Amino acid sequence: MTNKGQILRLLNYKNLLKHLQTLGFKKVFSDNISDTLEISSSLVRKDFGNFGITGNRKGGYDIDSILAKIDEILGKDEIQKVIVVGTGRIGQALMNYQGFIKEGIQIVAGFDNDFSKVSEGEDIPILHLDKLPEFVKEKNIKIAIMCVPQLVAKHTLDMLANSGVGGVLNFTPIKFQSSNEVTVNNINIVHELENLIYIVNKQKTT
Amino acid sequence: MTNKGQILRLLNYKNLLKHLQTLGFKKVFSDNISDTLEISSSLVRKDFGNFGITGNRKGGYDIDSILAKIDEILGKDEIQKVIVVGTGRIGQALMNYQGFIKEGIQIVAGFDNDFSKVSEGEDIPILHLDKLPEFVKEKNIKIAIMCVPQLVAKHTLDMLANSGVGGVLNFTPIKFQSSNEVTVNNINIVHELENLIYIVNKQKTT
DNA sequence: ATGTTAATGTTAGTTATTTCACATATTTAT
DNA sequence: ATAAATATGTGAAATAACTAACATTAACAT
Repeated sequence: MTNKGQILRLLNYKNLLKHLQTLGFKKVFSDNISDTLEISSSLVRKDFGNFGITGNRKGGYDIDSILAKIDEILGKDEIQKVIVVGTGRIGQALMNYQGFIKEGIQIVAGFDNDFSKVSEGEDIPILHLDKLPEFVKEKNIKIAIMCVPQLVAKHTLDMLANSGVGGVLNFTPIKFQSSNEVTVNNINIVHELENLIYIVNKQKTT
Repeated sequence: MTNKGQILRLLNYKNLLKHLQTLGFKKVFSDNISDTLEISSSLVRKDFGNFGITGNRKGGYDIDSILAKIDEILGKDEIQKVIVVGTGRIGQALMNYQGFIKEGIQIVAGFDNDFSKVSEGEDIPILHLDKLPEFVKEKNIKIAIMCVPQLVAKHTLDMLANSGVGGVLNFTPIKFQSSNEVTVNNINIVHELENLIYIVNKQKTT
């Protein structure tokens, strides 16, 4: 029933609705949403229907209710603790990214193989990779962001899976498949850029 | 004919085939590819067919030929110059990311609104945002990576479009639509993480 | 040479996703 | 109270994306 891009679409609804909320709107129509997000209004209604978000036959949807429902769907009752594995430039950037916390995501630690990067006293400590399994088990970490060098990616992923992590956001150029133990979502920045370049070059030619 | 995810898939083929190449393989079968990438072999063959990659009825595909063809499709004849707009942590991480250059992508400059970040002498200079339009026109920049704060995202995108940039990889939390002037591909890291969290939590419940 | 095998290339079929279209319900106006 | 207007909710239709199946052809063995 719930399909692949649906949660990402839900998150887009959420962003838009929060924006509308700050502008003082109380109600919204599926048409409003479809216009700004460039999808059909029936898809909006279908998504809402699928998630049990219900409106009034006239009068549209109540923004507060939708937002509450979306947070409920996403399970936003408790703060999600996330670790960052690999504290190179990208890893560190993500560790300090300010956009997570207001969505209830807290980066609780970074991990690195390089002892010179370790700094346990910090606000968000960087610990040595050896301590990862223990940390994950103790703090019951379910989600990790992986930004390690390509060469150690496989090994790191195995380590994460064995430690009990259930989901990995993989920024490594290697594309990993999800397994029974661990769900992997891959973000390949180089590929995204190459894809964009392809599209732009193609338009130029046409 | 060529559908949305096809180029990204092509890039995955490329990665895999380069790997096989380093292992000494000369030939590959659609089955080999489908196994590792977990798609059907007929999709591999269909993709290849769509892109004019042709094999032998027995004997499979010649790896060198596929790779050459893929590079040809992607237009990898000349180095793509890319700028990074917004040199916060993520912007700087991307400016220094080592994975681009071997794919023929060169980050030629960063831009920032903050004068204290400007450093023109560096290997990859950071210039003030005011100089962006001129720079883009002079160096014929077509692609930009946008990592500015949310508040100035819209304005920055307009500036890029007006300067002649044709494609923007947007790391801002605001989702922009592509227009006639500029193609925007959005990467929302927070959403990706929230999506992953949703999947993992759901599995736990099931 | 001829048959057998094994992989491609391609058409038909399937599944997934999105949109259309309209009956239904709810508000507003008269 | 009744009618008109309007937005939801939903099943059917359309589109897109992927897979299965197989006829075709090239290599190899006999």
